Amino acid sequence: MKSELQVFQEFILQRGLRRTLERERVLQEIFEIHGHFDVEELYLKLREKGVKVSRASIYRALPLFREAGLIREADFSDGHWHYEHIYGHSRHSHLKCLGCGEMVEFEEPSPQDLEEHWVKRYRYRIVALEVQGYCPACQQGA
Amino acid sequence: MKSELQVFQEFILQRGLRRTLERERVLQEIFEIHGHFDVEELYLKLREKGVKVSRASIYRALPLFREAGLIREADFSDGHWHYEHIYGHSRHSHLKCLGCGEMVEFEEPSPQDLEEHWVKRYRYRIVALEVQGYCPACQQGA
DNA sequence: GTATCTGCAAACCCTTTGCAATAAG
DNA sequence: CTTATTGCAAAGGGTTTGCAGATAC
Repeated sequence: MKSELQVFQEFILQRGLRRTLERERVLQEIFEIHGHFDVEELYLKLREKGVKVSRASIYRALPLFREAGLIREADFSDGHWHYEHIYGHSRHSHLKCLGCGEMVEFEEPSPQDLEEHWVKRYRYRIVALEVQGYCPACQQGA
Repeated sequence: MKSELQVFQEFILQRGLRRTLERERVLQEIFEIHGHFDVEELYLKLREKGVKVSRASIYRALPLFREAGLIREADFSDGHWHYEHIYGHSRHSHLKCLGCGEMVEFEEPSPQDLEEHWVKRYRYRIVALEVQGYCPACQQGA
């Protein structure tokens, strides 16, 4: 299996863009983080390590990583984007309560039935499921 | 079946809040809109009809409607929230491409298997599925 | 009468963008 | 050499908030 860096460099090449140290460092840092992250966390972690990358460059790099299939936008719960790396990892699923905001994470794969249904019909490669609903407590309320 | 207004008034009562004409008008407008809407659209539609409600009041009302089970946050694709009313409507599902942003909407219900799986295990009332993946075109690229 | 709600406008804050300098190819 | 990329700082733009007046109960 290719490394995330390899995947990215191929993507960059294909787009006629240029390889830069800044983007490599950001990508490397992302794949060292467990779970979700946001831009500020990423920026601070890089600074801690003495890696100098501006926020602007991070903001400009993230869409590229996403388009290359390396990360995804996980959610926008706090008024800003959270991301997670998806390359080389099993699918993530979240169940989010619209009432109280509770979020349950699934490590398990989605039901096979669902998978086949959407893959066959739309030929999508599925990466994550964000399921919205109301948790038991909030159902009593509403 | 209760009307959305009834549901909301009961919710308001239960929370010890107060019934106001502004919130009723906003709710009414939301349920007259087909499909998705955002705050600006809602605000302008209300103004067109001569209903005077400030943006601030709309922003303050939406979380209440969501908690009451009447609307949901549909997506954040354009840098701001889009909503849709969910009370009394069949479930919505979206398939979104992380590469190009394409969004396919499902009117059909989700597979039965999925439904039973999550409902049984977490006792959530499921309202919507946001599925992220890569469309056929973007899979070739990445 | 008291606590909530509204409108207004300013404040917030994450994200984007213009620009000049720098670097990749 | 040419075009992409970076960092900085300013601008942008949706959302939130402080406050004074109005309103629900």
